[in-house]
Amino acid sequence: MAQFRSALPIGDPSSAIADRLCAIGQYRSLSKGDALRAGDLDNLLVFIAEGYAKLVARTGPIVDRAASHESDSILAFHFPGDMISIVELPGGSVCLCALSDVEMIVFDTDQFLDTAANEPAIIRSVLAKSLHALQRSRSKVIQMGHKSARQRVASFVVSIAERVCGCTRGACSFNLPMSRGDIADSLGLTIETVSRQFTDLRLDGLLSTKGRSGITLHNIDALKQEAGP
Amino acid sequence: MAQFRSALPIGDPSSAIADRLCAIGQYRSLSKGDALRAGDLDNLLVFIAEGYAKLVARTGPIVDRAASHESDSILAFHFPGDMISIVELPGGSVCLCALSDVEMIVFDTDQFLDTAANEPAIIRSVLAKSLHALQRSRSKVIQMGHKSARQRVASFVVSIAERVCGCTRGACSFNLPMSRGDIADSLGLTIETVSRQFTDLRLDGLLSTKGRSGITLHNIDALKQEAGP
DNA sequence: CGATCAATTGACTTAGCTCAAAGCATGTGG
DNA sequence: CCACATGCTTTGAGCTAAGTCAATTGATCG
Repeated sequence: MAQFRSALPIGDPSSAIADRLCAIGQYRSLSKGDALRAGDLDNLLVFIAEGYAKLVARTGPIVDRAASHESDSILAFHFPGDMISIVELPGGSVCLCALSDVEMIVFDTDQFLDTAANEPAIIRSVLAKSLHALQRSRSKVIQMGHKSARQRVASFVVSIAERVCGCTRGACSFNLPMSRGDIADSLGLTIETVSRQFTDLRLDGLLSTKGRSGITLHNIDALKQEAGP
Repeated sequence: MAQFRSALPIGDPSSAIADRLCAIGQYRSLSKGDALRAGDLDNLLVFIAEGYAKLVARTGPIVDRAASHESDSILAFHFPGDMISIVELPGGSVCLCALSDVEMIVFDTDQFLDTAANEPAIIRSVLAKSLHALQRSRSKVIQMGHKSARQRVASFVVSIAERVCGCTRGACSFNLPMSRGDIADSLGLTIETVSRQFTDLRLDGLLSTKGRSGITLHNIDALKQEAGP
């Protein structure tokens, strides 16, 4: 557990509060394809130490395994260092599915906050992360409301480039950690439409793909143009 | 100012911390149609005391007045008691537009949190409200991603009924505080499509409308069925 | 009461979905 | 190390829900 403390929003990893939090946090690892469901606790706070995961809203019946169900929506993709709040949504459960092997620390939200109650810096960091999540979720709302398929895909690859390899301009190569189906769910499109948009962007010289997951963005600024306002 | 303290997440309105917060909070009122923009401060915390407002993401050029611009998306509607976090989004400013005359208290987020730093209850309440906003924003993402126009409109009227008059079942009448255009923007549809869905729901006996804003839901449970999972 | 702007309705267009088939990665077993 | 099987991914053809454009109706306010 100790080696994962860096994933927590704690200034000094050897402080007393760090010990107390580690005592109530549950270390979990998921193999690629496995899912973490809220289960008994309906309100979890998860810190990702290693790996990639998708936050999924299951609107249909709950299935054990992580396999993509057609009626799912992907609410967000998550990366190391991210904090994720998992709460039930009206009319559907939420779960975190591993896209790769994932290491994480899981808290019951209330228990975490009780323990950290007198540590303003920690609570505030959690608040900042939650406002940041809200901001990203709002961007998604705008995207889903007013953007075309091409704009969504362009904006998606730009945002993933930033999050997986820190690139915000010029060219860059990386591996997409998720399938076309995951991308489609997350953008509110179908697999076929996503695939067609990749093809079009490739024909327009904005990116290349290599195999299922390899991707090279040739000009991030041009892709941002395509992504629209 | 004192009479609006009840809008703040403060247990005891006459406590010292309440005084300190009131000292840094700015009381504002907006007339119907006016807008509050972040302006110099890029990170505001707003507590609505009275009235209805819409949180708008301006993706196009910034216009002074609140008049609906075609390229706007409405991120959320807000009601008395709501806390709203206004932060800039990548590629577009966010503002709060009054749907009716509105009374509110505005804080710079950092200043608020600094002042409340040693008041766990307050910070925690702010965190809870922000997680709740995240939850609503996620519901919206699901809605925009996978729901038909009819499902969106049905789900919209149900949620407004709950928020403006607390009704969650049976029948209920109220006035919609926003125009068809606002509803359309908020659901990622066009005015015409929203209007057609109201017509269809009326023909199906699920609701009636009276004038521009009057609405009666005849059977909230049936509307929830229409709204889908 | 009439002017004005919101809401509705209609006709037509289109982006993206659906269904269906073919092409490729990727991993497994010989 | 190569062949094959599996399941992603791409491509194609047609359809449909929702958008666009345009005209009409209706509400609201001076």
